[in-house]
Amino acid sequence: MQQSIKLSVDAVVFGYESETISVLLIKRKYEPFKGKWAIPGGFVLDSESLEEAVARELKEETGIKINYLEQLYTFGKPDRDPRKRVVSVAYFGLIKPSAFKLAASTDAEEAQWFSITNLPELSFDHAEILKLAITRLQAKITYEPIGFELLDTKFPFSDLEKLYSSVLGRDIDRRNFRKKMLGLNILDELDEKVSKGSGRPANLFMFNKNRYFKLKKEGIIFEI
Amino acid sequence: MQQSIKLSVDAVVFGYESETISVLLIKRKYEPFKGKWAIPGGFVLDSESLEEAVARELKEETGIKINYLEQLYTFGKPDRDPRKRVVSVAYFGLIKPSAFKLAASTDAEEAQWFSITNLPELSFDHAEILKLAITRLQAKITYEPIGFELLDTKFPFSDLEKLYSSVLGRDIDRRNFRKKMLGLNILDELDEKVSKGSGRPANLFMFNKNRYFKLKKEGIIFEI
DNA sequence: CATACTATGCGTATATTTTACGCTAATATA
DNA sequence: TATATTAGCGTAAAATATACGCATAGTATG
Repeated sequence: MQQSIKLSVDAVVFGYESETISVLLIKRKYEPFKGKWAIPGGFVLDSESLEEAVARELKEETGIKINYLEQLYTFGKPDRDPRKRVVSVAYFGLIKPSAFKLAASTDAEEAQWFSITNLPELSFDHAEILKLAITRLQAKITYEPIGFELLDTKFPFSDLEKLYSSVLGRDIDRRNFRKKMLGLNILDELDEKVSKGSGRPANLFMFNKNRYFKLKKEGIIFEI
Repeated sequence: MQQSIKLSVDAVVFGYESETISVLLIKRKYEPFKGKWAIPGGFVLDSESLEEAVARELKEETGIKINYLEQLYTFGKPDRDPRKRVVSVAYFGLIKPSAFKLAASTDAEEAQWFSITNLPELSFDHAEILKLAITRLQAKITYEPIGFELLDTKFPFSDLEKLYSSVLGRDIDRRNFRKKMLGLNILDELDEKVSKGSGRPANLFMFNKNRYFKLKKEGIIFEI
């Protein structure tokens, strides 16, 4: 067979800090689009799986190791790369604030977080990829507790509420959200409190992954 | 770059007839898995998009032209094909009973419908692909009116109900389902009736695509 | 140190949606 | 004509979602 298509992977990684959702981008070192921003990614090696390829490229280009990573969509328009035919399997990742800071010790002098409300011009069809990823994030957070991947292990309830509010781009009734979330029975209330600034100190919570997977297995549906 | 990965597409096509969901499979003519059943598909040509590739392969191998086709998932384990590294972008398609009969005039002497409750042994990782497709079908039918892609243009309400019931694998309250479905306001009631066997003749309905897309644009959510 | 201010945490009343199921209508068939 | 069978409409009760009120436990301020 005479096929000469190349296969790459790309990773749209979202982080959450200071009530803002950000994406991780890299500045391209070579043509085409040299100097422009792009979603991290690269070609798949013959021996590695797609998941291994994204994880490797992310590590190489940004120094970040990701926990939550799932396949988003495969982009294959014949002209999406001006040089040659490249089909790219895009992934979708989330990262906690504690792992949010970019490792300095990498190739990636030029990796940077951008708020999704203030994006630079992107290379290739990466704007389209990112748009789809944002839609997926919004949809996904309403029916799977991926929010916990974006927060620290222990967090005050208001952090969770603010996260939902900023991802969904609308106000959420604090009291109803709390009732519903706690009603799902996938959060453990800790005996620790935090006080930031004024106001009553808040109890800390943790996501109970085991309980969540158990409920999911039983077919119980999470929905916000 | 020294990458030698080949890219293929596969299409899981579902049809619905006699209250049964079926999948379209082909019998392999060559090794590996010669004589075994497989999901139709093949290699992507350098000049065509992924969507063009699936449509072409489907036509060549089964004689069927599909209306509803969407990307399902990309399968890329290094050893999924015993000969060489093949990454496959799987698609998910639906077809109406009227177009359900296989064209005789093709390569595809060996294309056949199988009820999803009675599947043959499959080649490669196609069992895994099919399993994912079934899950997707079940999920999708609850929040997008894809059911209409599986029915004839005009249909009695009970057909729609039986379709949902067989896709979801559980009984549905006839009266509540009707109320909810009609309440969505995406069905047009016709002045025609059909009578099949005993019982009161039923009115025919049609899906109103325009109204659906309009509602969707306005953000109205369909859910069963 | 009293008073205001702020965020947390719990509760309750009302509106909306879902669920369960009774009943009548129109036709085929015995 | 009686009976079975599918279609079509409606209503009551249960469950969920929504809209708020208010006490609580701290910090900030005069």
